[in-house]
Amino acid sequence: MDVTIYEVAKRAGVSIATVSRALRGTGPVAARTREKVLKAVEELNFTPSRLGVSLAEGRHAANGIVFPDLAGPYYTEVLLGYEEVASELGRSVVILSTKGRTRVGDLVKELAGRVDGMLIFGHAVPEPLAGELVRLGVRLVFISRDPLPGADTLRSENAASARALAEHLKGHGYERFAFLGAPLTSSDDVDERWQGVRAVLGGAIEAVDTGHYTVESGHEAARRLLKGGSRPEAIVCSDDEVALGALLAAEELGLEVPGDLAVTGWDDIMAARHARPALTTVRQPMRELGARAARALDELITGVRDTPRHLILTTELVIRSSCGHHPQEVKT
Amino acid sequence: MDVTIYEVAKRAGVSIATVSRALRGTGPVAARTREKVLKAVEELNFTPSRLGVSLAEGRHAANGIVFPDLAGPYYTEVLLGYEEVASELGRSVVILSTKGRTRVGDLVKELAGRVDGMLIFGHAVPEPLAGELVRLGVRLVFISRDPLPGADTLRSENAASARALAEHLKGHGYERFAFLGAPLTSSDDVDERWQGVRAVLGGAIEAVDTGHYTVESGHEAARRLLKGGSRPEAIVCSDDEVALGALLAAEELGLEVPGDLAVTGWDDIMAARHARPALTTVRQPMRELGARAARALDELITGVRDTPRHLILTTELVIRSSCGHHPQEVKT
DNA sequence: GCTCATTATGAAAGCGCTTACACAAAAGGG
DNA sequence: CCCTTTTGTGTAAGCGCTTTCATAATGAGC
Repeated sequence: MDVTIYEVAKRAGVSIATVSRALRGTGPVAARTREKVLKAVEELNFTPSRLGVSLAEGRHAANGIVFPDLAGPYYTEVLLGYEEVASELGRSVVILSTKGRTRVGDLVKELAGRVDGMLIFGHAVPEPLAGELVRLGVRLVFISRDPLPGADTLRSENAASARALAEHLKGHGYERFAFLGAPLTSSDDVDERWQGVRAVLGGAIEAVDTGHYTVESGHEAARRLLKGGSRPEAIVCSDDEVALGALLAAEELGLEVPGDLAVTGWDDIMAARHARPALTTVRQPMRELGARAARALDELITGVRDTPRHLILTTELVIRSSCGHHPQEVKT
Repeated sequence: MDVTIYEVAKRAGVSIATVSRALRGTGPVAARTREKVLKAVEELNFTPSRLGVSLAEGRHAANGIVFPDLAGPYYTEVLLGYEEVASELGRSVVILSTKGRTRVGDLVKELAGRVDGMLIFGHAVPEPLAGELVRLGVRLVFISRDPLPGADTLRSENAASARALAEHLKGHGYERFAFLGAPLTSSDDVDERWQGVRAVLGGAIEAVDTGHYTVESGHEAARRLLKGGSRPEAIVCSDDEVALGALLAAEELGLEVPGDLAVTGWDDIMAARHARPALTTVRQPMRELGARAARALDELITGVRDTPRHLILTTELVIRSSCGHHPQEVKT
């Protein structure tokens, strides 16, 4: 893996410039010469050093992606969509998880140094760092984050779906609600969901902080909540994992879902469909978020576009059984 | 992000060699000089170009990882363990998904050109390519693959756990079994599981090909199987996702699990715990597989070790309710 | 005050490639 | 056939860094 263009050139009896031209098809090369070169390449098993190419071309042909954690299907799906498109565009994907890391700033800057641009999940980097990266001129796309001047942002719709979800629950006749979610950082996805349901339910819904977006934290918080005095009739969760935790808590306390308690999630991860009762949730186009991010980044990198763009993808309310009994029960 | 060491040197009034030394702490630099350099670095917001550094150092400080698909928690978890340790060791992680890709060979070789070594999942690359990579001198660690001379392999135990699982099911008194799994490529993980259960159950178990390791394919195959004439009493699945599909099929056909039918999975993914009934399965140390792979690769890259090593991690049988009623039901 | 070992710095040679530029050879055009 | 294009190839200058080697400055020891 360490044969260089010089050895190929020598073996083919040409100059390195000719080898380069023959291989990349830039500039004219006589048919016979090309053959000699290709033969030498074949025999020596030559692959151009990515480092050399990148240094000379002035581009990495790689994209970065920064996520808080990969645990849970949401990030995974986005990552898959991202990698697929990036690969189509001839770019590798370098990942960075910030969960539990110290010196995130250094890690992200180091990453910035080995890619042409990167995708960052809203929660993955602290606020000041985001601004600093923009100032540094890093090509950026943020997912699930408030629009930031100087960078693309991409998110899926929250407020309207949240209102629709709330309306649906109201239609079931519930009157006392709780919203289970992590710290409501101002204006991130979850906050928008909270604002959405509250717009419909008003004082009938109360927010409960779970600390994290995990099954465990949802479980804990729901248990505390359900043991308390005035139990809500319906729990709207910030995301599916928290909702799964809530289901667990309900089962533990002998509560029937949806008989005694309705529960809803958000995202439509795989487990949402397999939980019993199956989880009513809001489907986010996760793969598409990733795919769009990769394309947006490509535009920014190639210079096709240089003004930031802020996109919002639509979501879909998925009614299953966890929110209450319906005339014709929807399965799967 | 494009200020070079030359500009720093000029601003600090020193040579680039001194800047380099000051920054990396290699070689002596007078305290005053160092300060001037650091000040210039600060003012110009200088970050050494990864390309330049790598080219000069002759190493990428990056690891690759090749997986068939990231869908499903198994790969994700391994990836997380891998990334975490790689990051600790100062290496970035470049990912490559081979699912649905043509020219996998080229993609993998391209990846090999930008990393110091890589982790490959058994199924991600076709057989001849694996051998070719070894021959090319790429530093490799394979996960879930038969030992290959010239590369490390890492996997978790299958046969013994499969036998234990089979014994447990036998203890429930079942007599007709089916094994649901993807094409049994000789001697990969799933094949070992199959051999394990068969060693115990002999002719009482029959293998059913699902085509893939997904919920959908498990669903399909289970439906066909359960509709057939002699229904098995217990279905052993190659992995949790297939098992979740089987649960779905059972529900659809009005079969009680575990009353009418026992189902078991493998891996212990998150959804296994949340399925109803909760899935009896075999827990694989997924994160640890990733972490170990990263360390093994580091040894290979730094040259601490140069003989291939083949490791097998132990697994744990997790009894939940999907395999039959137990005296004291185990929840969670 | 002088010598010898340190310590501090700079010049320059890579690392592996791409590409502008120069030049030679071949090919049209009249 | 000679002149102008076109085509084919090589030379060499980067790309941004690390590091060896040579040299200069500083201290220590007597």
